[in-house]
Amino acid sequence: MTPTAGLRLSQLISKTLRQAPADTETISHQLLLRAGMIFPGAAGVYSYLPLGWRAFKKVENIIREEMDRAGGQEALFPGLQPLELWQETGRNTAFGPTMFSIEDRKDRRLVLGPTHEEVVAQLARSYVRSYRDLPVLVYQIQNKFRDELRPRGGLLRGREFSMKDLYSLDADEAGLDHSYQLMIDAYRRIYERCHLPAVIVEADSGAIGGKESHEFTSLTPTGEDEIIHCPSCTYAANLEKAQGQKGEAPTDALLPLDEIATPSIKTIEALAQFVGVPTSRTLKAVFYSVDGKVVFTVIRGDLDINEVKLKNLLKCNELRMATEEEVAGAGLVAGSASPLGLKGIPTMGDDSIALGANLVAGANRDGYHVKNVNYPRDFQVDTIGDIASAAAGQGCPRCSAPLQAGRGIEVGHIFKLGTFISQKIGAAFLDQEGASRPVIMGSYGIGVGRLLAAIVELHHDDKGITWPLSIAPYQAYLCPLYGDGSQVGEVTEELYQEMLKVGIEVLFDDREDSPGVKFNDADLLGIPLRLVISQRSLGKGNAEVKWRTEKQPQLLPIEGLAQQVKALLWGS
RNA sequence: CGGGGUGUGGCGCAGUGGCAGCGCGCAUGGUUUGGGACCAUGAGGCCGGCGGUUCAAAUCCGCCCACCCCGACCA
Repeated sequence: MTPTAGLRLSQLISKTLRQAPADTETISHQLLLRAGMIFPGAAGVYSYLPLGWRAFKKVENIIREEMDRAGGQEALFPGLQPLELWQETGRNTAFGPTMFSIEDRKDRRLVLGPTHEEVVAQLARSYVRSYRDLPVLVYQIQNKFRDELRPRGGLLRGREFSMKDLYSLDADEAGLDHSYQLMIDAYRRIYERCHLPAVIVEADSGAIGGKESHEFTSLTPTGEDEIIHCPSCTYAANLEKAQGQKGEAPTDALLPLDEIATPSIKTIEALAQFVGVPTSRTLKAVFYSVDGKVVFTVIRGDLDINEVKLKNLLKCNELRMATEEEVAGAGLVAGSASPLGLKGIPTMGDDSIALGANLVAGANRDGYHVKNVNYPRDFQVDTIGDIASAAAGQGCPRCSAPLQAGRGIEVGHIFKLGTFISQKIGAAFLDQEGASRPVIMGSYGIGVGRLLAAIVELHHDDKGITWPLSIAPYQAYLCPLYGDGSQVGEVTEELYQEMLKVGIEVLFDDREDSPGVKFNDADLLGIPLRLVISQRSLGKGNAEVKWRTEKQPQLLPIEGLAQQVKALLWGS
């Protein structure tokens, strides 16, 4: 006998909301709230109510099955971790205030785990002795805590959220590459089973650290991530990481410097227009406060600084735009700042400053600019590299076709960590030659709730959620329309038991409400298959069966309906 | 943290100094039952909090808090 997987709607703790709470914006946030699937606790913190929890568990189980299939071993690591563990790798400073930190009764500092690389490295330190112990894939599905700067979009970014995090331990780079590929394949299957199209993009590794990293992104116009992708080859990257061809090599003969008056010109656009050149013939200066010091950056005028790239190049913890006071305090003139004759301030240049000749730059004197500035003839920078944001229209770094920009939701992120954590934690093993070597790690995360929200973002219509069958909290919505003195009640009760018996997950709308109320709730809740039992069709021995995403119902005989419905569901 | 917004019954909202209201929902009774029915009668609010101004504050002033949205961060 299959365990009962039915629920009488009249007994459900949550109620549907006719209107979405006014202060919500994101569609998945609104629908999950309206459907009574989640309930807000604090900013970025939610309860999962019974229907939402069932959908959550379906996603979770798909992830679990695919991790197991890939050879992952499920475990559960502590959410509470001693701060000392984080001090061993120094990542407490990289995470900074994002980590929730508490004190126990003995004033010992603990953090609420934002991720678990340290814990796993500790495990490796204890258990991994020999190359024979490798490779290992170990994972957990557990709530993470991150005091995000700004939680948003309901389940899309919370401060407490469930994440599947798998860690690979390998003996060498080839092993890591293999583990990495296993995970890519597993992730692809997960998204497929969730009916969530996702593309893999190159990404920055951020606070997690490491050398190589990819994100899985579900492309949707409402997404929070900007993606740069090439329409003609497979290149795709997160904006933080994306590269675009900057074009325009210097061909002109270098002309002598020429200072010109540029009264009240403050922006690059105004300057270019005033001088009569494209913005790509100008130099733009931007100032940052980097760990408390002012840093001068210079980039070609048509490009924008990418702060993530800059931060990576500088290897700093805190980076923000410098304030006016800081700029003035460093002796710079905002609006006419110049790399020319600059001294005493660290300078960073985008490599685009070498592309193009005879550029217009500031004179570091209010109201003046200088023409025919050329790098490196007229100025130098301390560091030069790619610190520009790629943009649509630039050439693809692989095939030169014009790049396109799009938006997406990050639904997974994988990292080749290498050895920087294992080295610091002291997780080492003996190789075949008997030499001690640090374990090579990878880490692979999927936010379960975010995945659920992303599914709603992609699967809804104006009436509500349209869950894929694999995710829906229940497979069928049993909807009797109680007329007076009819058989509908009895027949439906019987059918309900029958459906449970054959193993269908059924939500039984046993409420005495009017048809409109019930139909609208059925649509809002997004249950894939709806069964209407009413006097109308019952008279001819039929019931109406309708897919959520289809307009027209089909009539099926009430006799043996449970089996028929099962066939429909299993066959789809 | 910077910028913007909102806090009045479960949800959506009105209420510019003088009795705290409306719609939906909820309860009871009745009539209804194929896309959010109708009538009647009810219940339900420390107007986010603290302080101030005033004879009188949801309303004016100050401080604080919470939540939402934009940015930096992230699964």
